Amino acid sequence: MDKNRKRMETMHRMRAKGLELFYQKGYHATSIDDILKELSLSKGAFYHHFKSKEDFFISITQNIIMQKVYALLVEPLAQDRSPVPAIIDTLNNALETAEHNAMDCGFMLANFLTEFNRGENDVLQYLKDILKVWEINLISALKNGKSDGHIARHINCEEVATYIISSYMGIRTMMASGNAKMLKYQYMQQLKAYMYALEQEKETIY
Amino acid sequence: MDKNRKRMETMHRMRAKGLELFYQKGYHATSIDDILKELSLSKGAFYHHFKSKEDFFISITQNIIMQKVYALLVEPLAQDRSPVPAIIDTLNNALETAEHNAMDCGFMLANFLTEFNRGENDVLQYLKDILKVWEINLISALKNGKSDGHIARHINCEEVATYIISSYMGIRTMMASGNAKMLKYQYMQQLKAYMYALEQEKETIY
DNA sequence: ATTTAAACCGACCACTTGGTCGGTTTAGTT
DNA sequence: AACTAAACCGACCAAGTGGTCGGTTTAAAT
Repeated sequence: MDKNRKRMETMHRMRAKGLELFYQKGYHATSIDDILKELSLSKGAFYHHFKSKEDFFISITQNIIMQKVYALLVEPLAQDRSPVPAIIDTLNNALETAEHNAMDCGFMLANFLTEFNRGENDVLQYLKDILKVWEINLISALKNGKSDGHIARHINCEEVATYIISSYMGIRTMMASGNAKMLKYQYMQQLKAYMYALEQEKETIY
Repeated sequence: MDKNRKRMETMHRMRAKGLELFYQKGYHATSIDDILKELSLSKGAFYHHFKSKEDFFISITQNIIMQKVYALLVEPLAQDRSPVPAIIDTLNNALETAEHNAMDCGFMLANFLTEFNRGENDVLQYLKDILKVWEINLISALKNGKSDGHIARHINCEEVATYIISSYMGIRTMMASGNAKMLKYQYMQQLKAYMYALEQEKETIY
């Protein structure tokens, strides 16, 4: 059964390098050969494991991006305290990762979403699904915060989730063109202001 | 001098159709031939007027996108009233345009920015410059609002401008993948909440 | 009417793309 | 050792790509 391990290993190497290059140069601007050259593998190997470039990308989406979004943006939301600091910390940490690592998958989502929005394409749905997972978990965290009295009752959690996601995707697009540090600071300051305004005012609890 | 008018006319037709297709399918995914076919023009005509595809795109950027961003996102900011409703109305109107017309240049900016962020490219700077114009005018409107007492003194206008732009670019990315109407509504509701919080509280003016 | 220079045509080029396929290597099974 | 099926190779292909260039049409100027 060593064959199977080899298979998995090779596929994983392809996916990892593929994501790296797709992220750097874009899906359309990255050729299969670009990826294969860096791995010293052949076209034959590639098409033995994946049926097409699109299939390959979907595989990356579901095997890597999905997990990273979960680890970076979804799981950190599940905390016992108020969702307000939880969300702030999560996004702050995600942007920190983005600033250094440059492989922030929350942003890749926006990135690839932009690229696949044009033209009919199966890939789009997979990307949208991942985004949906994030949205649902954000809404859920906010609603829990409401029951726990951390968030004011009149707040519409769905709206807030949409607003948070949109601002995050936008700031990442902007950060990619430089000035990341300052943009991140400015963004976080205003995100905090926005988020604090969601909190239950202490004097109106009773 | 009819030759010159013909020249301008042809170049304009190419630019208009070029922007339309670049927007629909992306820069890399749109070939010169795609554009020429729809205009019933030849390669020779194209390279007679523009020296390269990149030059052509820059020409579009400066001749069309720049003007549209100005008309849709910059000029509506200059109003005598508080910048808070001015900005809200501007973005609301821009998203309205986006929903029906689908040729919202504020979003194109984010769209093309994403595409040209990867790899060194002269185009990027032109796009960033246009974004900068919007940012500067936003900041200026906010600062005027501060002097006029519409906006609280402790507000950092640069931060607010960054936050507004990021959220707008993000929501447009999301709207492009469907559900535009609901997303727009959710976004506008929360944008309003955020913007109202910037206003000078009436009871603390004196 | 002739000249002149532009606007425009379209065949052509070198190169890259995603994808194919017949063959070779490699590693478990018997 | 012989067999089998996988993993893998790399030459090849058709369909584009951006860009060139010698030539033709068009229209203003003389």
